[in-house]
Amino acid sequence: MPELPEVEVTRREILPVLVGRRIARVHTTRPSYFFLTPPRTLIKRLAGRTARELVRHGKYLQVLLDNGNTLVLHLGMTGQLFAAGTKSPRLLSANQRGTLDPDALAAFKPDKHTHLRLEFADGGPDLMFRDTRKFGKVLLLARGKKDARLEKLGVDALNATGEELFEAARSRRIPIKSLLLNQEVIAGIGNIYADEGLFLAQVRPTRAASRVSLEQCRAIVDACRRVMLRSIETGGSSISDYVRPSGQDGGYQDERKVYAREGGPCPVCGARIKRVVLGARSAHYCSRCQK
DNA sequence: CGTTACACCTGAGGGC
DNA sequence: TGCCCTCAGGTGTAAC
Repeated sequence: MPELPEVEVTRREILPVLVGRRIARVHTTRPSYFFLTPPRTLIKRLAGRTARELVRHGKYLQVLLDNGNTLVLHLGMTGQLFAAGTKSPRLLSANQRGTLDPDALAAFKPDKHTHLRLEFADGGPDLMFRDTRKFGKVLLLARGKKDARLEKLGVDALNATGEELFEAARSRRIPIKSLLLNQEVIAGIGNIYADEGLFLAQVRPTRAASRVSLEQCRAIVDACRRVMLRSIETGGSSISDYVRPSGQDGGYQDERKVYAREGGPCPVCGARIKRVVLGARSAHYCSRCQK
């Protein structure tokens, strides 16, 4: 679910409840592929540590710890970070369909989908990592160790150039949208912002990558950056699951032009928005505006 | 090497 | 109400 803007909003909002606080205890659910590092290792090695920095590259978050280790987090499709006690009616309706009083329900508490919970020495609110589908990831990297997942990542989408996209595009026959989703080329673009960026750049998502010009690559990368910066400003896109760590919905879903608007009017020309399937993902576009 | 098909999970929503 | 199907902001892998 979360793409670069949602991950960046999460980073900014979770920063104050993580950085500078000493971890006292760690709670997890049972081992699963969600845990690239086994729960018992996390419990043992995170206790006593203090987060120094929280950085983002593409859709990955990295918690830099005081002993040089790094806690790597990926939110997958349904991952959410929250401080305990966060007020969020939307979160709680997903959390449990209960008959408790609304005020009790309005404060987030761990449930069966809360796979990682950090308790801090200052006695303040815990940090929760909740993920219903468990496509998210938790990995503890020892100081100086590398991880292939991170090493393979291309340039962050906010710093990417049209030249970089063009270089990767010239030898590929896949649709340009599929290339935008390849995190080894540009990191951070997902299904929403690929569709939105291609719409603004007026390039059809199905176009073969090798048939996209350098000028168009520049327009695409520029459009993706502008869309994502605007999305960050509005708190990201809350379309199905995403809720900001603050408990509020984002705002960008109201500004999107084509994503999940099949059959609706193109905001530029009024033609019906189309949906096609590319590489098992939906792509949305205007067949009149995008060539 | 590039490309595709599928697997990993859970829950919501629509049709019947 | 229940069943069965499809769909979902992602990514890693095996196989062609």
